[in-house]
Parts: sequence; structure tokens; C-alpha cells
Amino acid sequence: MGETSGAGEPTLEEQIAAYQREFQDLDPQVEQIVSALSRLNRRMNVAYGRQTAELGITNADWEVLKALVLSGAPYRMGPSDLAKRLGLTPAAMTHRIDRLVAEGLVTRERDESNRVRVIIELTGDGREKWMEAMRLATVFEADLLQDLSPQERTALGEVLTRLLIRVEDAQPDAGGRLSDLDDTV
Amino acid sequence: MGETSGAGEPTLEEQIAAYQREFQDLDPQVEQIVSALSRLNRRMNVAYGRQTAELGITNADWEVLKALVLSGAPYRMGPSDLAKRLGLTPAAMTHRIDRLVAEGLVTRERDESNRVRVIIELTGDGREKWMEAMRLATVFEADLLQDLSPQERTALGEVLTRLLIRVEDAQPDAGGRLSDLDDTV
DNA sequence: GCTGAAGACTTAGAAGCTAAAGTTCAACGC
DNA sequence: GCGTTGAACTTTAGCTTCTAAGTCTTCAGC
Repeated sequence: MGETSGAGEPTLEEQIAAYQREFQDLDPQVEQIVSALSRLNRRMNVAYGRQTAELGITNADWEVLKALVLSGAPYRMGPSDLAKRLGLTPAAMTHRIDRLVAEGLVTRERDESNRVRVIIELTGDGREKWMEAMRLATVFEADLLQDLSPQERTALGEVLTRLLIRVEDAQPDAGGRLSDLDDTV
Repeated sequence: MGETSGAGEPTLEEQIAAYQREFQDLDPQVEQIVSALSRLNRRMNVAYGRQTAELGITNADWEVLKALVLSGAPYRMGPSDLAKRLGLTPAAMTHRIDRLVAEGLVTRERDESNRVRVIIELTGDGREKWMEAMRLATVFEADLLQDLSPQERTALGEVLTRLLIRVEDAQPDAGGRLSDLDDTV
């Protein structure tokens, strides 16, 4: 009936209308916000994925670089801390680090003061790769928010932060691989 | 220095401060919005993942159920349409359908008018499973937005929809598996 | 020194994907 | 009428990346 184009994705409006037909108790306003959030994020992830691919790294690589940069100079972390931070098992972390070492983005060496521990350290190349990714990301982000007035930006940031604090308080555990589910809700 | 707890995730505020230290040109307001969007979505996905797990289905299953329900009564689609909709190859779609058929959530039968085609149809159980997932999801969503006034909800929905339309116009292609990158940006 | 615990790595196996070949059917040309 | 072409789905083979469980190395306490 009201479908637009073939097998393509329905518009947000069409999608909400369809859900309402199938599920009577739906609050369309809540659904608009939540679905827009999901779909926005999906597009953001597509954009980020393109950017990292352009730089010759995987999204998995980028996650590790981000964690190391966030840890601050001298950009060092142990494999188990990284694994906790990214929600991976130590085994999976070992493999990711293998790849990053092969790419020259991090180094792996034993801690001489406690030779059980291993230190993963960002290289200059790794830091530069992160910077390039950030440069691309900020261009995209500025473009995304281009139409918003300063007042709208302030208000949006404030509201989203409020929601985030609420949900992060409610489920304090951060970890956990998610993989899919970036799709339309 | 300013780190809060061990290997845990930094707060949004800490994260933005750290990025600013490392990357001078960062617009903190843009970053606040974008990072909050990412992190919010991650938490939403965790919540949805828990809910589907509770219902004994995978997120992959849920995506297929959603696509079928969105297509409207009589809830039928061909495998290739589903594959396009979900951004999968036909081969991957076959496997997903295998599982859904085994779970009794959809049926697979040949189209008698053109026996090359196959019709995937949602069963009553499948529809009920989707409804249960929606019931759980709407409870979570209502709770998430609980603190927002009606004015704030209207404004938020409007702004997010505007952003979404902008980005969906800019990158019209919907498809593409994303997998990771739900993590903190 | 020996023992136990902790941290990282190795191996085995599972899940889910893609690419490419295979199968079945409909449609069209001569 | 028969063969060829092409479409739609399935099958097969192989890849990637994860988890679980076991192994190796090193440190700390006795």
C-alpha cells in the first residue's frame, strides 16, 4: 500500500505507522525518538566504517587504538585491561594485538619489573592513525550537525547526556560484545 | 590522574576531556552529542539483546521477524527481498531461514505460481514472539525517556528526525553488515 | 627450593559470514 | 518442440573472529 521503493528501507514515518498498525499500545512519540536514535547510529557506524576502511584498518583495530589513546600518555595498557575495556576474552585480545603489532600500530613487550605482565604501547604510527581517523570523523560529525543552531546543539547535548547518565546508572556493567542489531528497530 | 575506576569505562565527561587533550581541534559540543548518541545506542542494544535472549531468540532472528512484520499482513517475503532488506548475501539468508523454520517462527514453501520462488511466511508463533519482544522493548523505552517532559520529547523527536533525514539523504544506500563499532566513540 | 596463583598464550571448536558452483524452473528464440 | 539463457534459491568450501579450556612462564610466600 503505502510502500515507497521496492525492498528498500521504509522511511521513519512509514515504519512507525506500520508498527502502530501491528502493535496497538505503541507510543508513537517514544518510538520516533528511539527509532531515530537507532537509525542515526546505524548511519554513523556506516560512515565510521568507511573511514576506517579508507585508512586500511578494521573497526576492531580502531577500538583498540581508541582505548589506548584514552588511557593518556604514555599510551600503555596490559592485554587484560584492554580485554576488560573492550569486553573480550583474553584469547581474543591476543589475536587482535597480534594483528596490530603486525601492522606496526602498537608494540608488545614484557614488563621488566614484573615479567608476567605484558605492556601494549601505541607507536607513533598508531597515534598518527588514530589522529587521521579523528580528522575524518570530525568532518563527518560537523556535517551531520550542520543544520542545528547553537541553542539546539546545547539542548540536544544536555538531553542526550541526561538520558545516558540514566541508562548507565541503571546497567552499570559496560562489557559485552554486541555485534549485530545495528539495524532498524 | 582523573581516572575513576580501574579498567572501567570513563564517564562521558572524562572521555571528552581526554579526547580534547589529544586532539586540539575537537569541538566539545559536537563530540558530546555524537558520543552520547553512540553510548546511548550501545546501552539500548545491550538491553534489546538481553530481551531477545530472554525470549530464546537471537538478534539475527529478531531482525528477520521485524522485516516480516513491517511488510504487513500476510507477512510474506521472498528470501532475496529479505536478504536485500537485511544487507546479507542470499546464502547467509538461507541459513537464517533454516534456523527460523526449525524454531517454528516462519514457514518456507514454494510459490506454486512460479516454482523457482520461495515464500517465507511468519507463523502465529513468530508473530507472537515479535509481540513479546515489542512489549519488553516498549517497557524499556518508556523507562529510558521517563525523565523527559512532553516538550522535551517533542523537541528531541523533531531534532533527531531532522538529523536522520539529512544523513539518510546523504548516504542513500542502506545495506551493509556492520557488526562491531557499537563501542565508545 | 617448592608450591600456588596470576597473566598471557595456544589449541580446539563453534558460529556466522562470503564467494562461487550447483540445482531447479520459467521464458524466449529459432 | 527443443535448447539456451537467466533468475532464485541452495549447497559447498573457506575465512574470520569469537569462546572455552589447557599450557607455559613468572612471581610471592613458606
